[in-house]
Amino acid sequence: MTEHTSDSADDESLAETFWAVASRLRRQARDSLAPWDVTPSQSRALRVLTRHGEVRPGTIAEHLRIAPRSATEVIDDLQTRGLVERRPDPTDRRATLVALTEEGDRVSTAIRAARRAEADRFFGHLNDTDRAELARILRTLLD
Amino acid sequence: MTEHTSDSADDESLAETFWAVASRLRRQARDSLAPWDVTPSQSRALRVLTRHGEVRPGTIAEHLRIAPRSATEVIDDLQTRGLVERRPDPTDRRATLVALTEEGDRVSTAIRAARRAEADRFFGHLNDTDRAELARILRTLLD
DNA sequence: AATATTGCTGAGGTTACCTCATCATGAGGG
DNA sequence: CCCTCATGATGAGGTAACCTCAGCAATATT
Repeated sequence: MTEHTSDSADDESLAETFWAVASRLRRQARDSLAPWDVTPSQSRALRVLTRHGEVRPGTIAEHLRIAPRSATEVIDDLQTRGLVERRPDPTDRRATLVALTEEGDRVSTAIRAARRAEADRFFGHLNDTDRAELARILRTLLD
Repeated sequence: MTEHTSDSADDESLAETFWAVASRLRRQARDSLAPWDVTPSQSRALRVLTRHGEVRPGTIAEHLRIAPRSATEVIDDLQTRGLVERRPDPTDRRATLVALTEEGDRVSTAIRAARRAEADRFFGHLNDTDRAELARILRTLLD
């Protein structure tokens, strides 16, 4: 039963190759997150907090592109892990502000560094020219 | 690690740009699947069947990289939609063979055509040289 | 034979989302 | 002012797409 275990990538070529690369990148990303026992969503939320400082759940939802109710859940999880804390918004008593704890800040920074290292390693297999070309071509696709 | 407060993609640049492209491609793929009311997993299963003819659930599981039990579910769904049928494997009475129905074959082909058209449109924004370059660079990343 | 392995599926769990309803608060109009 | 409507967060409950584990046949191994 040793047929190929994956779909070969030479058929609808470009799209398939692209997805093959994506799947590797995703796997690497997941592995690089493992030491902190944090899901991708949680990591993205941490990142929003590092970037924007304390924000409301709704804002996090926007950045993660999920429903506000779902952001509540992500924040709950981060809070039980002690990485964020909720405090009342002094300017609006309906609202809550979510902020990184000291530990959360530490973890967020560490994750960011790990992700960067992982990306560097991954794309480091390319020479400088190819890396620049890839960046340019991908950006072209975003118009 | 310059502290920009923007959401632009010039920060962990390459990886982020890559994911931005991936997310567009995924969205397009999802949309192009919509007319048939078929999930991505189902579509991949249909594709395995078109490629390999009738196969066992276990084989489909391998190709989709999911647990055998989960393949059972995908097949169940396709079967209730009348796109595949199960029949006993004449060479092993434990086993089941999954085969496309006529309708399933029709749908599978149509989906494949739509996906190809969508990919052509997506990558068609590139000129021939860039498309070839992209393919080459991506393939380089797969070693 | 006896034992282990394989192929499928029932039962039930998990994760990461979702919608809808609720409740408090805030904002604007008469 | 007060009334109505909008907004922020969350409880309750649902769903899709996975998972593991157990169990039953049937096959393969010794």
